[in-house]
Amino acid sequence: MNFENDESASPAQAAAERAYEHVKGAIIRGELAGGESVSENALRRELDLSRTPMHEAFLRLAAEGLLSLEHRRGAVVRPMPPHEARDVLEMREAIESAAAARVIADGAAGDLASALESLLEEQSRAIEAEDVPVFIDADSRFHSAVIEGSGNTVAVMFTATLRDRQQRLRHQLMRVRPEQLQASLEHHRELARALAEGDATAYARTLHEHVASHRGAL
Amino acid sequence: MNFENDESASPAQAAAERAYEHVKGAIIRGELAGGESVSENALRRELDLSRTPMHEAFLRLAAEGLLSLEHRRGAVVRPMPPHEARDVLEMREAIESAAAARVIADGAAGDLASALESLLEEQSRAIEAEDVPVFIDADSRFHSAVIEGSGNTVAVMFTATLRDRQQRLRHQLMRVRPEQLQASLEHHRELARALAEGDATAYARTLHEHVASHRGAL
DNA sequence: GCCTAGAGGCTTGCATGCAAGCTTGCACGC
DNA sequence: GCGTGCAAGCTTGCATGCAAGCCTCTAGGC
Repeated sequence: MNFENDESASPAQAAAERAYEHVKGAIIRGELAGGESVSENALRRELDLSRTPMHEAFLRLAAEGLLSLEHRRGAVVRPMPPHEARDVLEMREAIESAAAARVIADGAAGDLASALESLLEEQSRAIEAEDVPVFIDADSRFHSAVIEGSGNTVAVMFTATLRDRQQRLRHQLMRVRPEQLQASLEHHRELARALAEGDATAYARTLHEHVASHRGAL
Repeated sequence: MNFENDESASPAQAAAERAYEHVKGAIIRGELAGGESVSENALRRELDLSRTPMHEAFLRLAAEGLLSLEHRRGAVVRPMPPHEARDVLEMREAIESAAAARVIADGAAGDLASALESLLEEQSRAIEAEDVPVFIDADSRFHSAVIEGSGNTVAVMFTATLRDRQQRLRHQLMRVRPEQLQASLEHHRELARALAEGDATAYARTLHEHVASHRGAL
C-alpha cells in the first residue's frame, strides 16, 4: 500500500516526519497524557503507514524526552515531572540572557531592531483583537528572534526543545489570563529597549521578571 | 546502557546502540572529519549489522546536529561552524550558572560539598601524575555534579549534548597545556567555595573566567 | 572536440517477515 | 480453593526486499 500523497507538501520525507509531528502534537496538546502507554502499532493505523516510520518517530520522541521506551514492553508518555515548569523557564532565561549579551557584544542589536519592532506591533494588535493564540505566537517569535540574532546555533537548537516543552506546559497547566498580555507586551518593549541601548544587565533583569510572571501563571 | 551481557551471544539491545556509539565516537574523535560524506552501508559492514540499526543511528546523530542527512543523496558529517567553540562555551556558562544559582537557592549546596571535594582531590592527584585524560574526566564530572545537583533535568539533557560537542572540539582544536591544569583546578576550588558560601554571583564570575580560559586554548 | 541523452550504480525511505521477550490468563494438579 | 506452569498474544528489535531519486560515466550525434 503505497499511497502517493497528492496533496501533502513533501513526498520527500513525508511518512516518518508526519508520524513524528502527529505524535508529538498529540503529546504536547495533552491528548496523549503523561503516564499513558502507547503502541507503535495502534498509532500507525491512524495514519495509515507502516511500522518503520512510526518506530523512527518513537525513537526521536524518546531522544527528546517526551516518550520513554521500555524494551519490548511498549512506550509510555513521559509524565511531566513536578519541576518541569521551573526547569524549562530557568533554562529559557539562562539561554536568552546569554544570547542577548552576545547580540549586544557583537553590536548586532541594530539589525534586530526593526524585526522586534514589527513583532511588538503585532502583539499590540493581537491584544486589541483579544486574540490570545496570535499573541502567544508573536511572543514566541520575539524571543526566538533574539536567540537567532545571537548566531548561536546551539542555543537555537535548545530553544526548539524548550518551545515544545513550554507548549506542553501551557496546554496542561498554564492559564493565560488576558489581562496578563499587556504586562507581557510591556516587558517585551523593555527588552527591545535594553537591546537597543546595549544594556545586557537590564535585559537579564527584565527577562527575569518576565519569566517569573510566567511562573506565576501555573 | 545495558551492560549485563558481556558476551556477544545475546547483545540485549546492542545493535542500534552500538551503531550510534560507534559513529558518534568516530565523529567526536575526528576520525570522520567534518564535510566527509558517509554511507550507512559502508559503516554497517564494519560492525556487521544490518541497515536498520545503522539507519536509526544516523537519524539520532542528525537530530543532535552531528550529521546532516540529504535526501537520497547520503549523509555528511556536519563541519563545525567557526563559532562552535564560542557557542558551546557560552551555553555551558549560561546553563551552569543558572544551575548553581538554583542549587544555592534550594539550600542544596551542602549535599554537593563532599562529592565536589573528592573530585577536587582526584584532579589534584591527576596533576601530580601528569595524567591529562583523568584530569579532564574529573573536570567534566565536577561540572556535571553541579548541574545534576540542581535537579534540573532539562539542564542535564542539554549538558550531555554540550559534552559531546566539547569533546569534539577538544579533539580537533584545543591543545590542553599541562601548566593550565593547575589554574583550572584553582578555578574549581573557587567554584566549590562559592557554592558553599551561597554566593551565586561569585560562582558566575569565576565560571566566566574559567570558561574564558578554555576559549583561550583554541 | 563538444554537447547531450540515457543507462547503470549508488544512495536512502518504506514495507514487511521473522525473532525474541514480557504479560496474561487459563488449565491442571494438589 | 489454591498454586504453578505453560501457551498464546501482545510488544518491540532487527533483517531484508523493493521502490525511487540522484550522480556519473559513457556513447553517439553534430
